[in-house]
Amino acid sequence: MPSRADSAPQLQPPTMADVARLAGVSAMTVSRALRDGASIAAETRERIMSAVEELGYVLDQSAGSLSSKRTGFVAALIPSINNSNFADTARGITDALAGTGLQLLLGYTDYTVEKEEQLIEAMLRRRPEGIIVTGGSHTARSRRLLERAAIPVVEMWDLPREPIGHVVGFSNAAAAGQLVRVLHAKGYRRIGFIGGTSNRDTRGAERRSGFEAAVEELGLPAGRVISFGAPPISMQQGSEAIVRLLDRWPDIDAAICVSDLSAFGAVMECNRRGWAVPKRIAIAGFGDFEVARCAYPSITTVSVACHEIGLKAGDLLLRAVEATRGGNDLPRQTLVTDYEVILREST
Amino acid sequence: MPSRADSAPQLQPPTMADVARLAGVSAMTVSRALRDGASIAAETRERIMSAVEELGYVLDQSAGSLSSKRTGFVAALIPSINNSNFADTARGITDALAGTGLQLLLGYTDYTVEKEEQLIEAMLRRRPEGIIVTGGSHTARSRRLLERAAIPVVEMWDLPREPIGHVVGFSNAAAAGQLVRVLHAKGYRRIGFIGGTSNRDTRGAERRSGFEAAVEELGLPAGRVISFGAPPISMQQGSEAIVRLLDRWPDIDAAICVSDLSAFGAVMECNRRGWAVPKRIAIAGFGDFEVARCAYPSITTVSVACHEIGLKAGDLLLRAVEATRGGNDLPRQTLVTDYEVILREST
DNA sequence: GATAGTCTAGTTATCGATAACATGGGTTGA
DNA sequence: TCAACCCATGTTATCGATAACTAGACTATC
Repeated sequence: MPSRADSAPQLQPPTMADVARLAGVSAMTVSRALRDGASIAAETRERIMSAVEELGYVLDQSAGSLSSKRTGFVAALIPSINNSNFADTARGITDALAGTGLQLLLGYTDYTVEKEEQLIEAMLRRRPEGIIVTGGSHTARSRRLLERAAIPVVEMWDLPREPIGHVVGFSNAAAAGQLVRVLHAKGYRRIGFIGGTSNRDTRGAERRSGFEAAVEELGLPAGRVISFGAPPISMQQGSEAIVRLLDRWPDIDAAICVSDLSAFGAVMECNRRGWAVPKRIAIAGFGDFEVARCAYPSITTVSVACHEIGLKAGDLLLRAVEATRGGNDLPRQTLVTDYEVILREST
Repeated sequence: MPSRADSAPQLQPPTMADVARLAGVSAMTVSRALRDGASIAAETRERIMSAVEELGYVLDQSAGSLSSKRTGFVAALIPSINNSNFADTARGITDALAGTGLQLLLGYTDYTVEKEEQLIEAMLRRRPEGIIVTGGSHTARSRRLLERAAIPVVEMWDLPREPIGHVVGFSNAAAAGQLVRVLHAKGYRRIGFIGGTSNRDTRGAERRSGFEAAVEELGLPAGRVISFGAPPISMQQGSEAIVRLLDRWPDIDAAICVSDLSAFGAVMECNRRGWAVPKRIAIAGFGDFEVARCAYPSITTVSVACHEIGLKAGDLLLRAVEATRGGNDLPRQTLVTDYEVILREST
């Protein structure tokens, strides 16, 4: 069979063998030249590189990973890309992986464990060397798949009771409780909560239960919770929910929203109706989205270091993957990230 | 050599051969059973499936794609994931690909063609069956790589002068011009523009030039452009820029911002300073972000169907990939997506 | 009842790279 | 001067699946 490069260069993309032939070396030498660290004569490498250039050769990693047993993939599952918190986290993961040669496979669970299970299976077919998942709630099958995959696992954004592997996160319940206590210290006594209608968003549910626990602990009037819309709830839903909240409990003096998005909607609705924020009602959010910082009035929130979570999760996974490659095991780690209540004009 | 399943099931993950052995069939039959469409006796399939279940076997697609020459990957490069417009587009692509078995490889160019070039090369090493890139500006090497890869290419979000392959987008310049004309029709005569300091964000640059062309065409005072911050500019930068704009040209009656984010920042700053919007100054944005819809006052904008762009780009790529698989070529297509000026309270 | 056709399943070769081992020339050091 | 070693490179086997072909059993049709 004639060399592909000789006959029809574009019919079939060139392979390493084509490059080797053109450079007058063996395929193995080409392989070495294209990775760093291997000992190759400078002159040989140059010859190979110009052959690569001439043929427009691009390494085929899927072939390489079959024999090396290193795919260079890591997977990450986040609830949604259309939420700036998780987009920031995804960005953090990407940043942590930059320059390492690892390629991120990103999937969106839509906040459901069923979709997560499907995605885990789909990802595992690509043989990632590690995987990051959001939260600590998974189907039994998901857990089994992850355990059997025998790759490093990082759960992020929560502190699961029974972690699968490593953890990078914080207690959403504690953070929400902290926010309640700060508002209490500022003198607010009748505090409501605005969230979604289901526990699909487990972090949202955690925040709500943290709110409820703190309210009870402080002896404040309990049960002032508006559930409105399927989580994650939108800005628009925040607007509608604040009206319902004040309609139902007119004496409320502060509202905590499950995220800054709904808090922003609530604040804007108050502006529109002439309800002074924070005089008539104080409003706080969660997540420290840019919109909370920039809104007028600016919105009190809990800053949760989304980018940092991603960065740390990515870095931890990277170290775990490298340990695995080296034949070691990285001891299980739990990194608790900071959160901070940021007081702004809205309270 | 003894079957792995017999000795140490967890040391090495099971392969198709292990499943075949346990089910008492050949590996090929297992392969057929795990894909749909193949003719397999129901009883055999069941036997295989329970072997799969027992061993916890997960198909290795990287091995499969080597022999089938179908990786099942498609790549998409967007400027940033931390911009809800592009996040929506990424979501649209994901939606278009859902259920097709294609896995999306996502990369972020940070609005630079150099990073894009690196990413294109990294992606091509994974042998995607198609690729979506944002915009029509690429390095020469990027173009060469894409052309040589001999896979379907979709450029989106712009209408490139010399497309590489398919196109899904709209003219950002025309859309910005349309916005100017609408404001003009509403009686505004001294219109300014707020954007970033460089042309790195090519869509932003296009919008500016569309603004300038329309202003000239309508005979309005020209050159009222504030360039503030590296694109993409933030909400906060919008706040600062509106102050500068009014400081420099106090008679301005309307401002167009390169995106809704900066427009939102501008509106909030005006609220804060007691500058009535739109009485003192009208403000319009671009992109129809949720924040523009929900802000008070709500913000006039150009809606650009981000999700739809992704959906259409994904769908077009999908059809192109399927055509290629079938040995055909999908004729080059250019899908022009709609945009629409949405008048709201801010103008 | 014979021929063709359909189903189901097995065999063999192969995808494109890399691991592991082999080789031969040059260098070092006692 | 010779053994030991290193450096640059080649050879062979292999990773785990699938394509393409093959083959036997059964069914349909006239």
